[in-house]
Amino acid sequence: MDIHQLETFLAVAEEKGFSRAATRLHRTQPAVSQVIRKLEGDLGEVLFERSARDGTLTAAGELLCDYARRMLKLRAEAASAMEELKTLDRGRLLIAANEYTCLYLLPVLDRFRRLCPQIGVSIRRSLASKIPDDLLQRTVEIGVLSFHPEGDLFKSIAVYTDELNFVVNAEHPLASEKRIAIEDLGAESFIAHNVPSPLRRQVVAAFERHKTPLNMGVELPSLEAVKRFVAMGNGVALVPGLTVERELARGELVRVPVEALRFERHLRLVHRKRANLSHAAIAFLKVVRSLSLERGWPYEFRVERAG
Amino acid sequence: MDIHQLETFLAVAEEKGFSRAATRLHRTQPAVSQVIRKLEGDLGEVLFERSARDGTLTAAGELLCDYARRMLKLRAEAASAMEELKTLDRGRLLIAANEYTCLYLLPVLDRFRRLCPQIGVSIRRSLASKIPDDLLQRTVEIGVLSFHPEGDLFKSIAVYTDELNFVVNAEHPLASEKRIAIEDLGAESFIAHNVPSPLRRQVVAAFERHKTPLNMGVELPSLEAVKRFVAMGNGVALVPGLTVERELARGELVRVPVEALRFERHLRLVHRKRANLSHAAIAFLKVVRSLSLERGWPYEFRVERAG
DNA sequence: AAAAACGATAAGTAATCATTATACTAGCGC
DNA sequence: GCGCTAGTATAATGATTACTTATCGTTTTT
Repeated sequence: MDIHQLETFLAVAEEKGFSRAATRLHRTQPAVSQVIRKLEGDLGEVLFERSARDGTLTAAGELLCDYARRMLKLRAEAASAMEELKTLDRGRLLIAANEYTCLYLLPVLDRFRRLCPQIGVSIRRSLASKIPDDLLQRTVEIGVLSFHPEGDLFKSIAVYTDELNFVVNAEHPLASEKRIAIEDLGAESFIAHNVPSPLRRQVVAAFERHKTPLNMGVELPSLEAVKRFVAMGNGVALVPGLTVERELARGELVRVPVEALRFERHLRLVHRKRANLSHAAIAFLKVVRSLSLERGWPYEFRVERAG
Repeated sequence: MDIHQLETFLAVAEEKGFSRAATRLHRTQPAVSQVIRKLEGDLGEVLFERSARDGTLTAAGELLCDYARRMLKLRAEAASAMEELKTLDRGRLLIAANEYTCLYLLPVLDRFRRLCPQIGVSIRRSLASKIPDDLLQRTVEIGVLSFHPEGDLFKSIAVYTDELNFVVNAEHPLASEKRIAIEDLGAESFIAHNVPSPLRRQVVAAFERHKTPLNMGVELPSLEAVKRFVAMGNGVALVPGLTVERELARGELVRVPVEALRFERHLRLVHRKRANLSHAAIAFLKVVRSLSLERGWPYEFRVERAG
């Protein structure tokens, strides 16, 4: 019992005749006869009343008719569901980002949702160091990272450049300085995000290079906590620009330029190199591209290597 | 997208591998590869992650998997439904009978229901003269008639012999007679069933033959009404034995033999000659046969001709 | 680095399906 | 009853499709 047989069967039942069914199916009448004969043979049931040549169904035929209709409907549904994937009327996009990089995603997501409202998106929070694994395990299609992962299993695009900001509370003595040197920071108590990252290592190295002690006052598990703690007047912090835009604008935090602590981070969208990206993911990457071009953000394939 | 492709597709998804799927389907691995390739081509979507050779599905694959499962389940359901027709675990039997002949059906039905409780039965009430048409229009499979219909489109079996009973109320003067002649009935008022039938014509002819006036007192539209009216002490009636068994047993009516009014009716089960009888109908006819043999009722094919 | 596992591809063969031609059957008009 | 028409069945042939064997390319394993 295959779909082709059922399709033929239904055509005969609906057209009430083998010949008419053949016309509808763009086949010859003997072709229809043979299909029905085979179907009847397979099922061991006569499906049409042959004496009355009016395509009348037997009891078995009536019963099968019902199932045949449902199966063909289901097939049509399946086909249209597959079509919807292409037309972006269905689908789900899984992206991995960490606390900070997901901020970059917000404007992209904003536009993507407007363009593809039927595509569900879920941003999965993941430590940067775990994201390559997530990609390989296919739990997500795209990851946001500040580096290109090791190995040649990945492809990445630089999409944003973020600068690290040295911030203090508005009442802090350093707040009024126009520009300070790293050596002036030896006495300050640093509030740090206690997540290992390439950037953190770079910062530590910069202090060592300038032979300045780095006074790690408090380590907190979220950037939000770091920001709030500094805003309360406790110590100083180095935080990604993306995370403090609002606080700087409102004056809750003040940015003070420190030449030796100017670090840029290049956010990258990463995916498996040989992945079959879903239509949704492709559409998403398109949105990223157009947004980057519009706003003058970077859009470069693999300008930096792993590490 | 046909069932065979979906079956193969599901096997790969479930076995997590083309080779294992091939084993399960008793095919070679290239056969599976080709089916999947064709399916992917038809749909315009890649269904499996080819880089990881572990049979992982793509988003499109996941979506299709769902539909594939439902379609295969539906096919299995359809197949088992068809099977149930054969095993009499499903089906419906439509029989046409009139007010009187359906009484014959009761004991048959009683046994049939016990043997095939899953088969729904519906006895459609129809005038005897309309039953051949019902059969030809396939609104019923089997009809109960007291004659073999005209034309050679039908096949029938005599299954029961019923005798016409001359009945009166217990208080009626004739009730005490052991045996009377038709000539004694000229004065009696007859209560008749006003439905034309071969039998009715025979009765009228019998009276004419014996030159006895037939005094048609009241004509009523149902046998039940005739019986009750006679039981109330109004006139006399000729009714089929089947319909008055209870009343005779209870003494509400009394049967008086009249030699010239001894008519037998042969009840027949009729169906279209070239009909594909349903398994249910065949089972029913089998029950009829065994019951007839057990009880010594007739069981003969076409002993009488049309008329 | 070699071997093993797995899937893709190509070519040949087997099976299936559709077509043409023709025969059968029922209904209809004469 | 006879032949006609409409509708379906059957048979033979050709076209497609599906399966198999053989082989190759990758990736993973040892």
